[in-house]
Amino acid sequence: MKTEELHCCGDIHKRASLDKWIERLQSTKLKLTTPRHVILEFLHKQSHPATNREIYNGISNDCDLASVYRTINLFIKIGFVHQFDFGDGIARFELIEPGLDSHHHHIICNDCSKVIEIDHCFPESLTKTISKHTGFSRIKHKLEFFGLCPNCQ
Amino acid sequence: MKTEELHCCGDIHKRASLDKWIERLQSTKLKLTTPRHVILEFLHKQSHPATNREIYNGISNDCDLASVYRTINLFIKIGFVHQFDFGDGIARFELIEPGLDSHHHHIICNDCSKVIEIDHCFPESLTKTISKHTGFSRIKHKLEFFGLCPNCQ
DNA sequence: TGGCTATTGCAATACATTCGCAATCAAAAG
DNA sequence: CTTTTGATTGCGAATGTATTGCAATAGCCA
Repeated sequence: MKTEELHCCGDIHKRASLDKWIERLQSTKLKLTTPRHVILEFLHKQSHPATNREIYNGISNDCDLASVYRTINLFIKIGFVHQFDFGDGIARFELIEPGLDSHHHHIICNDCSKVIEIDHCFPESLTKTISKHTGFSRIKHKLEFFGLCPNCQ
Repeated sequence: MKTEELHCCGDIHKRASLDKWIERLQSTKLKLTTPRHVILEFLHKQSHPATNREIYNGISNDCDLASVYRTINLFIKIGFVHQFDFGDGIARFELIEPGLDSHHHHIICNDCSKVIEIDHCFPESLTKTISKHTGFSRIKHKLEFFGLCPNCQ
């Protein structure tokens, strides 16, 4: 694929940051293929988690749906992408910058499905309490909020 | 169906409590059918959320799988059952006593899938903060923990 | 007991996700 | 630059969960 095709937007910051993901991918033994390139590009443009189908629809001429699934699973394995679950049985994915400050959740409108990012989370002490009570280690959590957005009330 | 068939366990307390669910169902306009009876009975015996398939396997001679799905969806609508999501794409269900004290979450072992109930939750103030920040109302949340259980560490 | 209507069983369907396999392509070697 | 090679893809088929249409059935009430 010609590199110029991927640089159609004028946003220098996004450009630079996308290139970082490309470099990050190339620093592994993995090949930089067209599907991987366009999926990284697509995810990088999103402000909310996207489904495999949405990713596919956004890039359909460049990649098969099965390859979207495979690529996303790969990205999860190498830590590029986080999976979120909005309770409708369809997995959603978001590019996650490595580092602590990327931890976040969402609130989803029960009526119109509007999504807002939530930076708040509960105190770390809760996880420690649960670890003490249950003996579990390496505790992670999945947390999403649901409600009625201002427009739907 | 003969009522005696449903009373095969010697646990008087569970009996009494199951009867409460039966009464609760009969107090609606809904019919007390064999599928609804055996599904209530099955759920009542469980200590963890069960999948539709598990429910079906536990009662297979008394009810079709499609009716398990329909009955569970009905029980959710009338508030008898809560749905939980353990991140594997299979919905799980638990009988929930009406009232505030039933609110709880789970921690699931990433290795052996062992489940433990968690009574702790984050402070109500977090929900209020999010409501203020986002303008959302009637906020609920889904929260589950994941980690390694003592046996799998 | 008989009849009305909700509910069920069964089979077909929808939809998300995965898999097998031959064809293709990125990256490294010559 | 061409060749080589193994990872990766596209395509179609297969899974597995969940839903639905419809004729048959079975609660519940008169």
